[in-house]
Amino acid sequence: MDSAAASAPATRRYHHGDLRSALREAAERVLVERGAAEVSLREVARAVGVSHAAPYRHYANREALLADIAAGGFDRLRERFAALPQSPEPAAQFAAMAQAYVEFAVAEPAIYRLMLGPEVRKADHPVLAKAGHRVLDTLRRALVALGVPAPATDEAMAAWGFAHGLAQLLVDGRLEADPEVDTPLDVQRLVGRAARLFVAGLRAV
Amino acid sequence: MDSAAASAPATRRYHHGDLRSALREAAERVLVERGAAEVSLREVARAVGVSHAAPYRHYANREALLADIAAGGFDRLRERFAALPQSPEPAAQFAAMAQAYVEFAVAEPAIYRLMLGPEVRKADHPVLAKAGHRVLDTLRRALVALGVPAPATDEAMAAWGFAHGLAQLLVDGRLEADPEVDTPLDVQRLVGRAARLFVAGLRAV
DNA sequence: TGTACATCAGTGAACGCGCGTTCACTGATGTAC
DNA sequence: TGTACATCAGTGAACGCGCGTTCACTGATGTAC
Repeated sequence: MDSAAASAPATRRYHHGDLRSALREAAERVLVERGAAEVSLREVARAVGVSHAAPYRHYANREALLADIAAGGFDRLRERFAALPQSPEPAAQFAAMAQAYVEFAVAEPAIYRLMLGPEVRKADHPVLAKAGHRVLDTLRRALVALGVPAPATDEAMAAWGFAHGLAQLLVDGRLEADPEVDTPLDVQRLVGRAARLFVAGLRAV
Repeated sequence: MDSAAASAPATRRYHHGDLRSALREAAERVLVERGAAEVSLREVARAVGVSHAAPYRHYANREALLADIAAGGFDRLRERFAALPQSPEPAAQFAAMAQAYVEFAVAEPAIYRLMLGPEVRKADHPVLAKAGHRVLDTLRRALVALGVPAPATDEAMAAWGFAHGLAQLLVDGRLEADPEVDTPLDVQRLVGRAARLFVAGLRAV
């Protein structure tokens, strides 16, 4: 149960209590169901039961709301990384990270698209730019653990590219149902193989 | 010079002559300058000097116009592939394809995003679904040349993922100007290294 | 414990906008005879 | 060579819609004394 403020829309009070969160959650719901282009401040305000001008007390504009949601996505991605069991084997660790990354994208496609797509320009929202760099850093550290000499930037970019590419293709349904091969798409296997291939390549080059 | 019909907007005639192409080109201009979300049939019609209802003689709706543009993008990508010099060395051939792929994306970011993004749903436009499969096929063939046993589907997906990921990150400006490393981003080198890594990985696994 | 006051989260009207799509229509074109 | 006619690419009015953002405002809250 939430606090009475959040869970009792029947009790309409002049002050909402936590409008910012309520707006973000309602917007996220629209985002997930219908995509970022469909998120409008007016609809979100309506959903929360507040006048259409109220959101401007909490967000400078529409894009700021989207940026907030995207930042939340990056947080959840980092949580997934943090929750991974530490493997003594760096290659396994790397593969697990790749899996976690792609799983996140597949689990939250709309948010993933928002995080990395052009909808919210990272230049206007430093939080997002930082979040991106943090992803690169995490990868860089994992690669150093794999024996790649620091700073390993190109390799980290390649690693991100490979994970991001698979994630994006899956999220946008580009890899579903290849008609010429009858085996169904097994995401875990695909990412596992790709990660193994990547690590092997790192060591061979 | 074009035909008089196309190049002389001064001579207004009731029938445009090649309205479909004119619409597509005007739409592509908006797409490149301001993104897919900004493409509207009304504005495009205005730009071409035709009533806002006229486009409906040539496109069922807005999405059909976008799908047409995306299909053109896939055509140009295939042309780039076709124009590659045949290398006797399969690894070099693969690397050249990767370069061509990423170069295309960087050269035409807006069209690339449209081709592979969620804006135009491939389910509604079979041409696009086919185009995607063709990309996969091309990669599959290149991989078979590299000695990977057919059907090599997972590997082809991994290869596409890696190219698409780098392309997408570059296109969305996610890899620019990493502040912690002072070397500027060298796309050619990055893609070259990544391709080499991929091929080495293929052989090692 | 009570009062004055500052603060600020909400309201509702208004501005100004463009969009997609349909419809009955008319003007131009080309083809069959 | 000329005419009747079908075809179809355009027009312009209309429907119905929602949006982002600003503004002067009011109601609620909390704090200093």
